[in-house]
Amino acid sequence: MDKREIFTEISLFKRILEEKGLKFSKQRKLILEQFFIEEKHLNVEEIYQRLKKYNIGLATVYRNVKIFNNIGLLKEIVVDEVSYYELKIYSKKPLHIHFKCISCNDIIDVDERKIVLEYLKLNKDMEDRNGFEIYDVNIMFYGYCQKCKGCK
Amino acid sequence: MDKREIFTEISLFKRILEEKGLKFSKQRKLILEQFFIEEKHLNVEEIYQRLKKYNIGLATVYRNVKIFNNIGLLKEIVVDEVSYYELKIYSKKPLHIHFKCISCNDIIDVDERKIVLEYLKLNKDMEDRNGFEIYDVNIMFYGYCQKCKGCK
DNA sequence: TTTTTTGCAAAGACTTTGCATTGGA
DNA sequence: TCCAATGCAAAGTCTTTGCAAAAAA
Repeated sequence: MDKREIFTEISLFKRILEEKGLKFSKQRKLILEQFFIEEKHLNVEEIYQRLKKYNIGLATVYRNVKIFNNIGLLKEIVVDEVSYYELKIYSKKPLHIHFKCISCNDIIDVDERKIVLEYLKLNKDMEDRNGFEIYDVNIMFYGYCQKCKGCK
Repeated sequence: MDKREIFTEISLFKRILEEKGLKFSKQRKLILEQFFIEEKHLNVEEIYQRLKKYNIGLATVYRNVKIFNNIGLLKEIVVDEVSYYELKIYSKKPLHIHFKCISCNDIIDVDERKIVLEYLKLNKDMEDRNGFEIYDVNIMFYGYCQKCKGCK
């Protein structure tokens, strides 16, 4: 995503905040930008480490990721007891499958049509066999990513 | 599981603890028994609530579920940022699929051969398409269980 | 008796909240 | 200007740790 596109997205977020009566503060802009600088899942600590040089308070990060999650700008995923956040615009999928590398700790989104189809069958089986009514699912794979596979 | 069988299992746990040089204290016995009284997933708080009448300390529960997890008597699963434990003897399956009811909060083990087969296909796809090497997977379904489906 | 385990209380880690001050529209 | 948002510090949670006393073997 180039600088112009990021600018467009950030402007959109500004509008969304303003529609909710929320202000587009310097700190909120900085937090949201982090998700464009590196398109990955970030937790509060990671965001804070990147922004503390701007004198941002840790409580501000906690407060705002929670707000952004509530108004649907970010989506929270919990992995190993830690909350990570990702841009909601990247998570408009029928379900969420994540992969966490046990070497580099990166969390990767899995987004393959065929895998989603396999999953749908799994879901239907679950409902039929157990009498459940399923609303959401969370699939987490753990292992080595392509990058780390060679040098473990 | 009747009383005689529970007695046999508990005796086995006593032996396992003794082999590791650990003592079979009254508190450890009580904690392990809870998993037989109700064959479900328990978190530290739930165990403590059941046992505080025996004057057991919360720290003792924390310490021991951790020990039992390390020596393989219990298996830890993390759901919504809370650690639950279950007897390892009930978790000797090729993979772990859980279902959490959003009404009664019960966590149910899913253990259907056909679902496991679907999963294995999913796993292979993941490795082939993304170049991952998968070691573990965690699948959590959320929805209404059969019991709660009617009265939501 | 000897060593481990316990309960308690204190200390840590992480997150939220209260409040005076600052800042955005 | 006016109200929302911020940084800070204090207060909550939840979990771990230190230690003297108690309990296993």
